[in-house]
Amino acid sequence: MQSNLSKRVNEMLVLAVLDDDAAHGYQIALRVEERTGGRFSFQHGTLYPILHRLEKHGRVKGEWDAGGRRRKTYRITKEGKSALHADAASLREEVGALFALVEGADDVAA
Amino acid sequence: MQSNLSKRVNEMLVLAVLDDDAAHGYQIALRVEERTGGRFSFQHGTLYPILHRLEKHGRVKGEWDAGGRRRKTYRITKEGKSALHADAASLREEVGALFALVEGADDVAA
DNA sequence: TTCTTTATGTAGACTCTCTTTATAGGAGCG
DNA sequence: CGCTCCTATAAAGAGAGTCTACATAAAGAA
Repeated sequence: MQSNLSKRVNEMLVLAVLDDDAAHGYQIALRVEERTGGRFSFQHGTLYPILHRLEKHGRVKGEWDAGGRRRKTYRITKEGKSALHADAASLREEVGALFALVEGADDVAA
Repeated sequence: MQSNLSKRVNEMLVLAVLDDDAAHGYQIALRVEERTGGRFSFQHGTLYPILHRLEKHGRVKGEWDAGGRRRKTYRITKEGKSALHADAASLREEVGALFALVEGADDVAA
């Protein structure tokens, strides 16, 4: 295919959660799971690389909390917001095309 | 995440095309591209491994054509059809959950 | 206080899939 | 015959997720 779907979906999930409210990595994982009814989830060795990638691309920004607690709060950036909406739009088109193909197959049989 | 999305989508694309009509590998690639308006496509070194995987799992069946022409015609099996419908249903749920999360984020802000 | 559990974050090895590239041969055309 | 499409396979390389181990702090148990 073209660009890795799973990757884009994973990034969208993280951005969507952060678009609602800032959170620590750990909280992000919990929220994604809660708010998708368990349909999506992250292994904890998977989430952090995604966050770092997003940060490198300027879509989120992480800052160490004050206090020895060694944890970062991530926020979505302006860029992250527009990327999220753009990605959602193109994903919508793609799944639309996919489902059209699946449905148009042996039923419609044009 | 759980099971590789891209992989499932790729397999669905192939099955959907075959659900309409049997085809050679090469034709499958062309049809996917045509019928999704170019939104999905396969590199030719990518398609064949997918076909072999599908065949190993009994979702498609490939047979060498008669005549020295060295090409295989692939057909979807009964199992392939049900797998396609099941995959489409669960994918529909998943993207539904994803888009709900994306939209419910800073607009709805429940 | 000390032990244990829970919350957090990082790093590395392993695996899976896609991509790229090379190989191969029949078919049709000039 | 030689060239260029079709058509299929395989193998090497890269990117991303998974699994596992490591590290540390706060909070609660003993």
